[in-house]
Amino acid sequence: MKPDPTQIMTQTLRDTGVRVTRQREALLRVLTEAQDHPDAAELHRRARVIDDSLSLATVYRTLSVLEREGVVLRLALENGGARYEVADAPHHDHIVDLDTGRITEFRSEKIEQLQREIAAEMGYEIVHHRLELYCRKKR
Amino acid sequence: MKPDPTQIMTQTLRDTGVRVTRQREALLRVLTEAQDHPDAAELHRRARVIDDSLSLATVYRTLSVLEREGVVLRLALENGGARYEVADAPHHDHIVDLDTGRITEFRSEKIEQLQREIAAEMGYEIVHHRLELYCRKKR
DNA sequence: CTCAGTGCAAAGAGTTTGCATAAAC
DNA sequence: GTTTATGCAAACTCTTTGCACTGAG
Repeated sequence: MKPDPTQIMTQTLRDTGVRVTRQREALLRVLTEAQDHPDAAELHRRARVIDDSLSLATVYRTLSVLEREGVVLRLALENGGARYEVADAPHHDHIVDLDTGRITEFRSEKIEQLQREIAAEMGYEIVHHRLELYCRKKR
Repeated sequence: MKPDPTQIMTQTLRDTGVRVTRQREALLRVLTEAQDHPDAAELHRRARVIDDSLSLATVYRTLSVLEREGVVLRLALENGGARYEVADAPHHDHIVDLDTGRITEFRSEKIEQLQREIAAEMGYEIVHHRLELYCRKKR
């Protein structure tokens, strides 16, 4: 039986002096179980099933805490609001299917390397980056 | 004496049956003269100098027409609102200086190629993409 | 017990829209 | 003359915030 990722996260939070409330536990559970990339409203909807007192304001506040603590990542895709994912997998970029909205993850070490070279040439160090491919199924 | 890019654009618009108004001419002029990547409010401020009746609503409406016509590109960077640039240069990506906010453009044919390969492997065709490097000056 | 976290409602920022008027073609 | 574009103000979406109260440590 493998360790519950939510357990690990709550411990991480407690270690930094961040309080773990009912609401935060509910959100963490929903986030770790999400196979997609939900926005704040959707996370609110899902977490309400676990804790029906949870407010949207708290969802936003908690998400920004979790982002600061490095537990979640905020995606800012082209249209609409921010979407979130747990930061448990190694870094990856995203392919957005323009027809279905489905998001696929990918990772290219070669591209990462090229990016670093380009930045270095201009005297820069990359702090973070975003690469999104907006695609349509080939036919 | 080289042709005024604004002239070319207005012709492009007229050809598609889009009316070229005082307001749109003012905006096009401001856009072509901009060396940076202004947001809607900034474009409004600058274009007002040429045509002081121009409203912010018209700026937004015009920008979306220009985007649809392929005359401008909308950048959706991480923080804040959309920023715009004229679509006269070949495609390029952006480096954002986290300390100064300055945006530098770059282009890597190798990265473009790798992106296409990755998308193709998953049965996708890239419609468009975004690559942004958020950087700090090395020291 | 204390202070960080919460719900609520109100406020902000950025953007869009309905409607009567203006002006491009 | 038609029909599209404009200005204004109001509406809308997403997100943040002030405040009194609650609950985690």
